[in-house]
Amino acid sequence: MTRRRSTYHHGDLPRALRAAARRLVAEHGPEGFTLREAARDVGVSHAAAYRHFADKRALLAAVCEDGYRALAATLRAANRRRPTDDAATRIRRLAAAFVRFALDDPPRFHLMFGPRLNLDGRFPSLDAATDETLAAVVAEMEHGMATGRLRAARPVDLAIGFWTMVQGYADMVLRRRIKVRSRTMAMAYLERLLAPLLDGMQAPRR
Amino acid sequence: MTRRRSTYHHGDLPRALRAAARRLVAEHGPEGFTLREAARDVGVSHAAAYRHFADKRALLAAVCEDGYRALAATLRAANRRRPTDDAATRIRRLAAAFVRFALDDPPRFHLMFGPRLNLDGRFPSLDAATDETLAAVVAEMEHGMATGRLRAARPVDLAIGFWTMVQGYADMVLRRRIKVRSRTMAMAYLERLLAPLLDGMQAPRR
DNA sequence: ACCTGAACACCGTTCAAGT
DNA sequence: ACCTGAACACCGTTCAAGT
Repeated sequence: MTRRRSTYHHGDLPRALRAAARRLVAEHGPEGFTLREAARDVGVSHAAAYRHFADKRALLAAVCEDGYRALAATLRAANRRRPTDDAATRIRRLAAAFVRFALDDPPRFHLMFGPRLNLDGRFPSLDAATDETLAAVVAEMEHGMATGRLRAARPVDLAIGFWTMVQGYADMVLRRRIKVRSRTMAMAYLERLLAPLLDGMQAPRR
Repeated sequence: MTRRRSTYHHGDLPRALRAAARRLVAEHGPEGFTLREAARDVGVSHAAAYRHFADKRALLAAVCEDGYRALAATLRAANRRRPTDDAATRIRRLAAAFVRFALDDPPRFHLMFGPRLNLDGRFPSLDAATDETLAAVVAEMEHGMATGRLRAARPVDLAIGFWTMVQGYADMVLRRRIKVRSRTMAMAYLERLLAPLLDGMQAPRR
């Protein structure tokens, strides 16, 4: 199980630890993740990790940051394949992309949206990645308001409202607080729950 | 710091451990909670706890269950003081009560809505308490539909949609993912985010 | 019946010492 | 400059032994 290295020097230990951490979080969840196991996986003493990461949290923050960048990219791509100006459709796709991202790697999702790793501002690039993700949602709302399909409101408020609902839904489904029997059903039920919010977000029909 | 007992027998150790656990979760959060510290607080060896709780999770489940019962009571009381039949008002109050509950004891809220303690169904009474809480929200939706103010939908779907949004909001605020400078602002912003959902939940005006 | 003490197999973190 | 080994202060859990 444990890979051993005969060479003294490691190729790129920080990168290797990051990759191991991502894998182990996916395997055991953020709670079950262990710095020592990551080091073992890479074939290095656990003390070695401290040369490259200040502590366990710093390593998790790196994994978390990668997650946010991936999510931002996913959200930006949600409406690229079949562009449309219909705000409701665009937002539905955004929501679907978000929930699919969560379902694809639940532990990573929980790492990203669970206890803040950065409450003390130690990892500025993590906050930057989070902001990038939110920005993708805000951009969508601005687009919807520009084409006149969304109600007059601050785009950031609509974005946060959407974000709140969709993050809440993903969380409830992953934790099986909302019971769905399959991924397909998870997506279908998302549509149903989202419907009232979407209606309320749209400009009154003239 | 550590209370010591000279008597061999303890009055009601299970109850004392539960109380200590609730206090310690509030102090250090669910992550920082330790079975050993709870035992120390009560003045008993840590092994003694295993006479009354199968493991650490069982003790946390007890605290969690108390939390759900308290939340259910809070939600049921939300519209008792100034009864009304206006569905939007009632639901806004429900949301406010929920978020206030979260703000009053963030660690307990995270214990309740974080990693499921009962994924394997070991604690049936915990699930019962959760159901009781959801039932309070469903009852509210049924009331709103009976008086004709809510759109035609399955009450449980409206309830879960509401629940999802409000739980998501509380979580984002507690984790400072949504930045508000005070409790008052947290409540005000809740109203703002809820507005589109509430609009969408209401029956079209005739 | 209920509790203690000691033990086991783990953690995260630190630090002198090695190459 | 980078890594190891050993140590420290903790965990959760188990179990023989005590009262």
